[in-house]
Amino acid sequence: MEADRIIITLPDGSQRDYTAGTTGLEIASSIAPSLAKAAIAIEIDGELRDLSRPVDKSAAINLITRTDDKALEMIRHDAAHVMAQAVQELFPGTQVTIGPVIENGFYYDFARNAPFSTDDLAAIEKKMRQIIEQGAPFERDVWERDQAIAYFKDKGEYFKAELVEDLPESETITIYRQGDWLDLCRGPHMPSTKHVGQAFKLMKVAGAYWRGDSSKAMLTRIYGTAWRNDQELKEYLTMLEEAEKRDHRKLGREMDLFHFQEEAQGSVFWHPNGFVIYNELESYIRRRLRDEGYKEVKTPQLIDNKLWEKSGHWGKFRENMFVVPDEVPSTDDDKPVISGEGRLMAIKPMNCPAHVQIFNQGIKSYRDLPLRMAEFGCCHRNEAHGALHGLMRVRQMTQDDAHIFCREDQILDEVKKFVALFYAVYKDFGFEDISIMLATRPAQRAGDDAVWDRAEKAMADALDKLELPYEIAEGEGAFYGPKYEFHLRDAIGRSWQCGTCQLDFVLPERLGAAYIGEDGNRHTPVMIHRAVFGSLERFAGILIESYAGKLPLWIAPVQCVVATITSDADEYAQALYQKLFDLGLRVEIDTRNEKINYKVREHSLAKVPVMFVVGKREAEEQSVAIRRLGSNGQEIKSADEAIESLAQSCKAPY
RNA sequence: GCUGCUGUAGCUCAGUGGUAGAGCGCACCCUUGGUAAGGGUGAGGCCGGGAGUUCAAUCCUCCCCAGCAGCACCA
Repeated sequence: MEADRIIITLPDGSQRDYTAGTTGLEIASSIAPSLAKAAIAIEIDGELRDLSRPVDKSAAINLITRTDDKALEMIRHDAAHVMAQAVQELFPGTQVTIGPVIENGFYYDFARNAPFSTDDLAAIEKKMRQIIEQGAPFERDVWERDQAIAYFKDKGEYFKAELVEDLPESETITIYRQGDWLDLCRGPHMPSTKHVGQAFKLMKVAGAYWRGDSSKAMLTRIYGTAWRNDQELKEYLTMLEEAEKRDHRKLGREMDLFHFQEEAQGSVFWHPNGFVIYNELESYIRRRLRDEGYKEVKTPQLIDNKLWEKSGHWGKFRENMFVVPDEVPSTDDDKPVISGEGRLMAIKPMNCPAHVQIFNQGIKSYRDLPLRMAEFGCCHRNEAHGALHGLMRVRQMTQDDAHIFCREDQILDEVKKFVALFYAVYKDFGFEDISIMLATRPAQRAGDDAVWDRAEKAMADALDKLELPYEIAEGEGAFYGPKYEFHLRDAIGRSWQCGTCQLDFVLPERLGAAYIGEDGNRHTPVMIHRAVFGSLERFAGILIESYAGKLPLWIAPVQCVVATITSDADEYAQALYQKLFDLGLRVEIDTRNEKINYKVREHSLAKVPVMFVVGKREAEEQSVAIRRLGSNGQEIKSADEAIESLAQSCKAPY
């Protein structure tokens, strides 16, 4: 074969030969003119490239068209470039920084003296539509590093210059032009701005730190969403609207579950309805833990900071701790309330040091291990104001916390047991879509590398043995050990860490925990910090959103409402109510002077799962018309049967 | 904590430089109605807090506080 010929393998396995240097577009045209028109990029041996770039060696290729999933990313990426151009044309002097593709869209961070307002979005969007309409081709250039730096500095684009400076020496510096505008970019891009299409929308503006570092400049970020066609865009926007409706903060108000108020920001006022959910969660997990060999304890809320100094929290976690002086406040108006001379106590932000105190009472033998200590510990953390978010991020929270004290050779077994428990629990709540991160050693850490090697391996092995997929979060582990993070998504697509499992080689040592080994010597146990729900508050929030308020019977705040059609049935309804109540069900009675339509509507909106509707007929026949939330029909049963089957279906899954 | 936006009745929201309005909810009356809104009447507001401008501020300005979105941080 001649040296300048190349063999191109198509996805269907067929092969064609071309002159080396033929562009992707030319290959597409040679296959079919329609393909040349539809293609937006080419994949060469799995690597996405511009259609205009020459192919210089034999390869397997795949021509990407708009219907391809990869097209979506390119549309968004190109949209980000178009947005940056639009912004710079409308607001001269604005510096561009970075603009990546994200889930459902893209953003671009700008540096500008005056921030953008939501009103600017309309103008920017309009400009974008013009740029797209003009359809300038995306053109790729390779620049010399110094040339690029000089160019950007000269243009006053200092952030871009910094980006170029920080690129590794080996990196080819590429520039993409669209008409008169250009940006530093790795590519690839679609053939022209026109390919972005018009199915996009700018969503919001927000601040974001340069390079994600809170000590660096605050930039203005503009978020946008972009799709292949209007239909997809519309579906996405509708999805967002639906998601908003199940926001737990909104449902919490509507269903009278809880509230927050200024005087206790970030701390929940649980109403009777909401506290049912909380209590059901707690007693459910308590039953689980009991059967898994955990022993429950209760430890102090207020502990002298000397202990926190010893545990290391004072050093590492102080900015998140509430401190309380152990001092009688002054009643003298002329003096400050607190002199500051009393010793300092801290409200516990975590339970672990207290659990070690219990472990340390008496002498422990290796025979006592593993020792599993659980506590529904109420912890306070002084979270940054901006971090607070309904039940998901609070300042006072209760964890289903436990610490397992064990030997290093017991880690694998304990971790496996925990993960199995974790999955059993989540299954009971209908959560299947859980993402697991294995967070590995951070740059700043305690313990030597050999210990970390073993710990990380044990944690990876446990997941492998259970055949669970996970991602590695490099360097995200705690300073004292690696950890699993179990994430669930909320209604709006935000991901929240719920369960966790962390190995700790440091705290037991710092607090002097020890056991007598088989060899008669003292050894330091390993500690595993673990929580299934994470915090009861957050888990309740996730549950509410996941079920859109329509909680399973066993957790529903009100399981059944007995509603009358006419006052003739009041007495009968009262008797039904009493029977259900005596069975321990959460039942309410509605004998109000309202029409049944009204009652049905009201209790349906309140998301009561079951209604027992009774009128004159039911009273005479000793029957019940059962109406279930979400179904339009009704089911007639004898009173005894209805009560029995309701009681059955209200049972917790464990 | 940072950037931006918001704060009017229990809830959702109008509104104006001359101290306020709707719908829902709530209370009372009429209505006893068969599975998602029967009718009438009425009570509810220090217009987030403080200062300033003004004859006059819920509205304009500034400062606080809180909420929301994002960032950073995290269960």
